[in-house]
Amino acid sequence: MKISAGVEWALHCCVALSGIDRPVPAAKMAEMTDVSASYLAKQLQALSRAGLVTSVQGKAGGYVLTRAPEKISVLDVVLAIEGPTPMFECTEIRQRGPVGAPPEECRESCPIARAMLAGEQAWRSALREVSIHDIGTEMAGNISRERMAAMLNWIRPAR
Amino acid sequence: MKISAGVEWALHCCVALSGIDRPVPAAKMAEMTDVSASYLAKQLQALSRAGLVTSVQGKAGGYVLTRAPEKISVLDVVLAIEGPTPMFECTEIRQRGPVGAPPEECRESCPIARAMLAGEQAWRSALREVSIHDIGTEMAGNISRERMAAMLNWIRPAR
DNA sequence: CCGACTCGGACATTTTGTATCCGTGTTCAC
DNA sequence: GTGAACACGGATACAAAATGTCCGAGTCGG
Repeated sequence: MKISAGVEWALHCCVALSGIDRPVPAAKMAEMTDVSASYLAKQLQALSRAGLVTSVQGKAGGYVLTRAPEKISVLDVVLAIEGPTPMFECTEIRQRGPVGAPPEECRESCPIARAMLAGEQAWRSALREVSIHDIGTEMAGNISRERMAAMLNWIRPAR
Repeated sequence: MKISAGVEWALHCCVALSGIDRPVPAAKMAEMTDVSASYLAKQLQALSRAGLVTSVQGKAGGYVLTRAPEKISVLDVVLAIEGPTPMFECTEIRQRGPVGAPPEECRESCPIARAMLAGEQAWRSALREVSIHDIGTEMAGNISRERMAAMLNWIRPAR
């Protein structure tokens, strides 16, 4: 039930990318977030496989968002890192054991699975409502304008 | 992000207990669900520590629910097994690194943490709405009356 | 054409979840 | 009262997954 730490890193990286119009190398983002560069690279690869970012190789390379930050939800990032498999998987316990129900009485899905699925869908809906752009806007509102400019300038790689 | 298998077992056990007015030994529930008896015992201990069930020792002992099944939500069981810690924990990345924000600009909680928290609260609310009694009723509606009676009779220990 | 910088996947390490065992205490039967 | 069987409880191995690290392939800029 615990969410991997990479999700938090990936979200911060996406927010940073949303403010820069040039490729940002993974090493820079690792320094920014102060986490292991090698492991952060793994998470960025996952984002790339999920199609959220694209990688530019070579000397001035790095990562770039593939679409506008308004079009990337928090859920997208979470699923890219954690994988799309649902958190609860029914093993059909009701059909097992000496008093298991026969298949013809199990046409409806198990009520337990239904309840857990409803919970997960509520969770996904809430995360789908928030975009990377929203996060960036809220963050910008909390800090001074000068600091924001300084941050972006530090992140932006020299051309 | 994955939910432990023990949650599903514990939910089935609670539903079974809600239909029996006598202590049910852990071994019986293990046979019913066809899972490892020793490991299921561990989950039942967690339910006991959380105060959802109480254990009766001795020859005709076993486990009994501590309150009416209407008063036990699916969320109660999930938290008892998985632990009460939230699935997302903010590590204040925004304050770290060379361009970290100073504490005085971080009076509001991080927008990323807020979004993840909102998602988890939506999930918890959905699971809180469903009780063990609800699950039992739905299950009874799916199978024939005779099979239900046979199941309860098989589970009920001889006095 | 060369050099330097980038990503990408293959390889260790640590933590968490899974599974099992035997000891301790209690109850029932005689 | 006594004994023995039964049930829970925690301490102990095993396995899988998350975490962390490394070096090689590919690509762009000069």
